[in-house]
Amino acid sequence: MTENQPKKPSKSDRTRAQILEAARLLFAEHGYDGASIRDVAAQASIDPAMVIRYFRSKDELFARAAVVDLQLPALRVIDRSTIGETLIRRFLEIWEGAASGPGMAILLRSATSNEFAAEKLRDVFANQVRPVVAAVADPADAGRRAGLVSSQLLGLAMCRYLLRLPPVVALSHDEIIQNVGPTLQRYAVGEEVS
Amino acid sequence: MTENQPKKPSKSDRTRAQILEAARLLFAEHGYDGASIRDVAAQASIDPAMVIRYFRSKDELFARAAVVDLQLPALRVIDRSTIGETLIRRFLEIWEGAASGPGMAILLRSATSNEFAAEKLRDVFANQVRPVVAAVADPADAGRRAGLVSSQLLGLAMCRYLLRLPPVVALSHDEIIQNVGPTLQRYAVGEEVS
DNA sequence: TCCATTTGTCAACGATCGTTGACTTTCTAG
DNA sequence: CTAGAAAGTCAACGATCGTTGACAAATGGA
Repeated sequence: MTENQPKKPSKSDRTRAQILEAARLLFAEHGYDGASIRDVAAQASIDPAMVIRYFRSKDELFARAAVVDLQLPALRVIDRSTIGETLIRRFLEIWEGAASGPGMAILLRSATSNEFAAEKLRDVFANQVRPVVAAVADPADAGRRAGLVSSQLLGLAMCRYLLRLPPVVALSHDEIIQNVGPTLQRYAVGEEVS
Repeated sequence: MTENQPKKPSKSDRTRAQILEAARLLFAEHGYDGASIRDVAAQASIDPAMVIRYFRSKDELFARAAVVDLQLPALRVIDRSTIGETLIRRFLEIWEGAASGPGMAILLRSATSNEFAAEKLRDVFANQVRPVVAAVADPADAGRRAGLVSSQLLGLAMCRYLLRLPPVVALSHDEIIQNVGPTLQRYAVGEEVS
């Protein structure tokens, strides 16, 4: 009873999906504080009360909207020389590809002033970024290396997609790959670090 | 008449300074939306109405609080090999030195959800970062090079001071200089870029 | 000392927010 | 067809916010 119903394209499910899509769009664009429940409702052409009915609160709606699955490729020591390029290519796919949603934008947009979003972003780092780097690095250095990689990638995302610094927006994919790739390569598997 | 009075340590000026200091602290910590005028007033042990009296509105208070002067050293082509190290050392001074205020934290904390802060940050880039890089780079590449430098530095600031990713917080100054310095060096004056 | 300017206090305004409950409409199972 | 559940509408609540204006206290120059 009350099992996970596997198939059920009921009426309410579509409304629920509409609300979630509207929320993801507005949270990604304006952040947690900047997107009100009334805004989300308007974007979904629905009554504000419905948003609360389907998701219990704004916090819960945000938590549902801020789901991130980076699907980073498993790095192999074998392909040691192409690790940086692999990472930056996946980064561009996440941020500009049609398949990936605005999950990272949602988190990054709110992480500076919303502790829940910040914690969620630290979780993404610990559970999705760090393990991937750890697969090709000395376990003792994995945290620092993954941290350095993240600093470059989050900074690029900030400048290009959120802050929209004109020269960074103007960079072509090839320019990004050729310039940032080697940085990630060195951070992930190069010397130095400590 | 109504000239810029050069000396006047009047009573009100101290109150004004107290409010501004409280505002800078809270804006840096919680961002524009997260820091209310009532919070600022409480932090300054003053009535909320006074905040509006001394600064005309919250927007104007934020504008006064978000003043940034990076005081970046003039780079010289002569010292070509130490440019990256010079930049990252100045970065650490700005973010952790006692002299520099929390100006950058104020801007970065709010730039993701406040268009004024974002614009102000783009101004800092255009007027303070880009010219410094332009002094040692091909003018045609200066924007892109400065953009890449900024992506790394803003990302590091995000991870270390705002998001507080544990492995990035744990990095020592020397580790940061040794790892990030070469990245900035290559972005500022290395090959590639385009 | 007296008066005018400055400085500070207090209460309230209108707006917006998240959230709730009562109500009506629509859909569907028996 | 009909009763009951599901889905949607509407108005309002309490809270917080930026901001304002009326008023009291303090200050300082004549």
